[in-house]
Amino acid sequence: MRGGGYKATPQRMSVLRTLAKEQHQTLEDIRTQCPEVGLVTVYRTLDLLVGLGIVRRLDLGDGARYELAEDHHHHMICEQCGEISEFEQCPLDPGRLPAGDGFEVRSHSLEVYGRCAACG
Amino acid sequence: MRGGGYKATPQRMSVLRTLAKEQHQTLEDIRTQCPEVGLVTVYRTLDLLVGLGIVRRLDLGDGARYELAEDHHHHMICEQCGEISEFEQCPLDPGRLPAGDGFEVRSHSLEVYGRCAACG
DNA sequence: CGCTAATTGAAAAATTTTTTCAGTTGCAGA
DNA sequence: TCTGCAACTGAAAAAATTTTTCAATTAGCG
Repeated sequence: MRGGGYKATPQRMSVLRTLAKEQHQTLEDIRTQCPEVGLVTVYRTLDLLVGLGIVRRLDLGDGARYELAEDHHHHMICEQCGEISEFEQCPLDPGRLPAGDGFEVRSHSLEVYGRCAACG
Repeated sequence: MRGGGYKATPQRMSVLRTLAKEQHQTLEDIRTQCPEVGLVTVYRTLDLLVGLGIVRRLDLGDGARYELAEDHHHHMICEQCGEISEFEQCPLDPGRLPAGDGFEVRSHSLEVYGRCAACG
């Protein structure tokens, strides 16, 4: 981060620390955990981090959420109750990823929609 | 749609027709193609369709977009220029989808991030 | 330690989305 | 086909969300 001429301010650290705690958080989630960081700064920090590829913004059907872009993104979303959970195992077959069209794959995000056990 | 006690109004038909034309459109895209439909009605229609599972809302990093939920969703997003393209072949291995936890998979959405040929 | 460009926060502006409500309309039943 | 009414629509207003502005502050290089 400092490499790009950006400063490691307490506010940015605080937002990053919050993002590291939990996945797919809303702006409000982050705000709640960073009460000492101004609203505008949270927006700007997220913009910056998204721009740097450190954070990814996603919409699972209920507004913007943010999470660290480091890991894979495998979400299960219940269409009934809206619950979002995660799973680790990557069901992707690398051999079947698009190729030959010059697109270089860096990472991916997978959302599986359906019904959770509770909503059966 | 009529089954659920909903009316097949011209406005709804217009929005659906627009969604059928192209994938991942923004609200403005839809508005432009449905000038005869009021802004509020577009919002309400999309909400309804999303609620019915006919349409899916997604955020590929630049705000909400909508598309028919019928098909699979395989997007390639260039992290450099933001271009969004699609590919047909599904790289998912059904055998590796999460199971045993009672979650019933209905559909899925996959976003692949990287660099497009032009941005190499 | 001092300098300077980067950063911050508060207020204001712009944008996006939702609510309200009175008038309109699709469509089920007569 | 006609009728009644719940569902629907649009315009305006309200609310929520995001961005811009700008003066004051600060991280970090030298």
